[in-house]
Amino acid sequence: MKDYGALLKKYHLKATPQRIYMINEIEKKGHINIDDLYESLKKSFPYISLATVYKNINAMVENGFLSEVKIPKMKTKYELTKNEHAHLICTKCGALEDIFIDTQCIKDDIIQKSGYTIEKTLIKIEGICPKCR
Amino acid sequence: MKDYGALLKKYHLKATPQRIYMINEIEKKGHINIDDLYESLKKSFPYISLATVYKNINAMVENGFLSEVKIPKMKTKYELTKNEHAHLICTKCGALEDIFIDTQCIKDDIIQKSGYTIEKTLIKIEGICPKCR
DNA sequence: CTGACTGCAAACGTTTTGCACGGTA
DNA sequence: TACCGTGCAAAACGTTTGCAGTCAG
Repeated sequence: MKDYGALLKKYHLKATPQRIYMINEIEKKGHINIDDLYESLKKSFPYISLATVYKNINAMVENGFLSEVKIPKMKTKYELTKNEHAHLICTKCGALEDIFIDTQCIKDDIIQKSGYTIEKTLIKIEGICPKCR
Repeated sequence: MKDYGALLKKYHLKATPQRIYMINEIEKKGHINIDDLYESLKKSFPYISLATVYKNINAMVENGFLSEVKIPKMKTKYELTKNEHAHLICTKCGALEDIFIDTQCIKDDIIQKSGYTIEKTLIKIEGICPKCR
């Protein structure tokens, strides 16, 4: 568990207890949606407002502290921003996990075929996890 | 321009003029969002309801006739379901285009590292198109 | 002390629903 | 003729905004 208070300050965000809790919760769960985060926050902050959760999530996404993960047929989840990685989604149990893979092979293909300059690669894989099979 | 009336019937959907027009419009534009589709439909069906557009889109997505394309910071677009392909998005002009690439190289990597059975691969590439560069 | 953050309530845009009528098969 | 699809209006849903009070720096 890192010192997220200091980290927030570097991003010019005030280190409120609500924000520290949010970040710790996101780190703990890996990926979380707004509603689950809100429910979890209520345990420590019974009067917290859903608007506060949205405002903080948006503030942290805007400055790159958090990243959005949009998954087909699921509510948008959030994760701490980390090195580029793909997302594996189990269509049976709904599990979402990160997987770090080398994408150079498809990037080369895309550059050659399209002439685009690549900035970002977003990869989602739907399948069945080993437990569900 | 194919006979989409017959095709709809195969999917157990009635071939109404509104639906035929929708499909032709989606085929023509390649990708379109609900609002643009609604505006376009009004030219031929001045009294069409936005609810009808949603109902038809949902019906056609549910049985696989259409596919959703969710793009970061853009409204969800829809396309006719076709062979698996990646989406290229120009972050300057907002252009969205299909690109057919070989994804076997990353699939092998994922299977080996995760043990998942892969059902579907969703790839989005953000970058700058040749025109904008 | 000051601006940023919080909680609350209201507003907002998008999508869905219920219903009566009309059109397709 | 029997449903399915349409258009309309209202409801539901997720998210954002404005404001007054509070807290972190």
